[in-house]
Amino acid sequence: MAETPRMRAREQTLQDITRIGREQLAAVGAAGLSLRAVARDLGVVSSAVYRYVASRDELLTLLVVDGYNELGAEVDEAVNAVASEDYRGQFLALGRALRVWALREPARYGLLFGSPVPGYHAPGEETTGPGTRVVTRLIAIIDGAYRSGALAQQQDAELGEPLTLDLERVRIEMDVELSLDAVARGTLVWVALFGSVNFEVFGQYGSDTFAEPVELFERHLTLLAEIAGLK
Amino acid sequence: MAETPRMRAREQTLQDITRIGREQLAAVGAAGLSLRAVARDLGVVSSAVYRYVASRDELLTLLVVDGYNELGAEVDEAVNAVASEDYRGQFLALGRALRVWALREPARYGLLFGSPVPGYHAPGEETTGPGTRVVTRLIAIIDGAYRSGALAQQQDAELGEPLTLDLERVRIEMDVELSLDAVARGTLVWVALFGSVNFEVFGQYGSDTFAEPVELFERHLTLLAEIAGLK
DNA sequence: TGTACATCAGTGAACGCGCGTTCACTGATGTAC
DNA sequence: TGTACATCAGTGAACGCGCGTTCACTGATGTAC
Repeated sequence: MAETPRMRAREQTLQDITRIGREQLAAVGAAGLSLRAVARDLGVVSSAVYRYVASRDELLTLLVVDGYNELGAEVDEAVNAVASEDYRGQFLALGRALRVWALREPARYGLLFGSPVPGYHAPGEETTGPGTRVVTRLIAIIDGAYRSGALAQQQDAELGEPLTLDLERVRIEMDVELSLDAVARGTLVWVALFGSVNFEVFGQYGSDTFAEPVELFERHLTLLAEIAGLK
Repeated sequence: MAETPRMRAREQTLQDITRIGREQLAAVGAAGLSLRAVARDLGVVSSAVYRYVASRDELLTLLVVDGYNELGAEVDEAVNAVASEDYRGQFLALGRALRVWALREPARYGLLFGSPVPGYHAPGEETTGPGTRVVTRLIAIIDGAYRSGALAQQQDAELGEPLTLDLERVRIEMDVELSLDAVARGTLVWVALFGSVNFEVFGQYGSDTFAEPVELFERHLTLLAEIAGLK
């Protein structure tokens, strides 16, 4: 595993490409992302980029994985900073970290959670892992509360058979002890969290409706914690 | 107001352009939408389209307004079909109509509620009206329930001053009697509804997690009705 | 330590393609008298 | 009802632009003996 200059240079260039890709994303959006523009910013002829990525799609995949991982890391860090018995606090930290990242990186957030990029299909093998970090962590928080007896009692709804089967599978995959209805509630909290962030990041509240959107978001978070049963 | 053949032809062509624009949207996405492609499908030379729309941006605006209106009309129709005292039923109808439209028209849904189209800025004057039809209707349903005493009592949270001001403005603009906290809850229900639809339309649940996503959506709807206080 | 060969980053030209928009024009339709 | 003029839809060529990808190449870096 010799660490030759050439290898270091290659690593550096790959990082530069990702960085420039992120900038491009912010400037022209995912659909407008172009290898030639990346090459220009890199100060290199367009065909040279093909030494590093095999195609435009592969560059997109690189950026998708990069985005999921950065978001996942920031969310993890924020949650880890909260006392381990304070499940509600962990949930609030998760939500706030998500929002902060999304507002700081709207283009990357849009790449991950906005409308699909036409003509691009993310390769499942590479993206599903990083792509599920946030939801996995969210469910883990709720499950942690449940295991330690800190989850509010909820009257479980009767679920139809198809949904029961689906949720059963989720429960096994995520290795949680929660009731099926608590998992269903968890998914609502999850999509609602992203819905709230979506509206703010994509500017769908209207330009002058909420002067202080963070206040509204905090109220949403509080309500969502209640729905999840976190106290 | 003579109804000349020329005028009728013009009207027809404008409709054709909108229809072809919708098809383009579905095929290549908003960012890939091109006037030349529309001209090709219309069987006309590219410059001819400029007799009908002044620019690509104007075509996008046309499609945005068209989308909001079709969605708004379908939602209205679905809600109107429910008994006027059945507020919870009206809410469910609204949610289901939104989901059905979104799944049938994913590209148009993405144009309206997905990541912004790079380089395109919707002109406020034309789009805000149609763009608020769904949320206006949603809040009106909750307000209707409140006025007729059918809204579940909720303990209002204490809201900070900035949020109070924002919500006060919303309450006046929408001409409702609801408490400020009920309006805040309404916004959560609203963003959560779109969040749930987003995940399904944009395929973010993962390809094989939910075999019957409609069941999950129904559970979400039920929970959201509770949050709104509809019974 | 020195040499011969293999590997690899980057070049430059080319391929075929599509885009938005402008402009002078032709010929058909509409209107005023 | 007929004629002269104005309006308008659509043509075809052109502008300048950017894109993804391939390919034969040069020259520097790395490696095996």
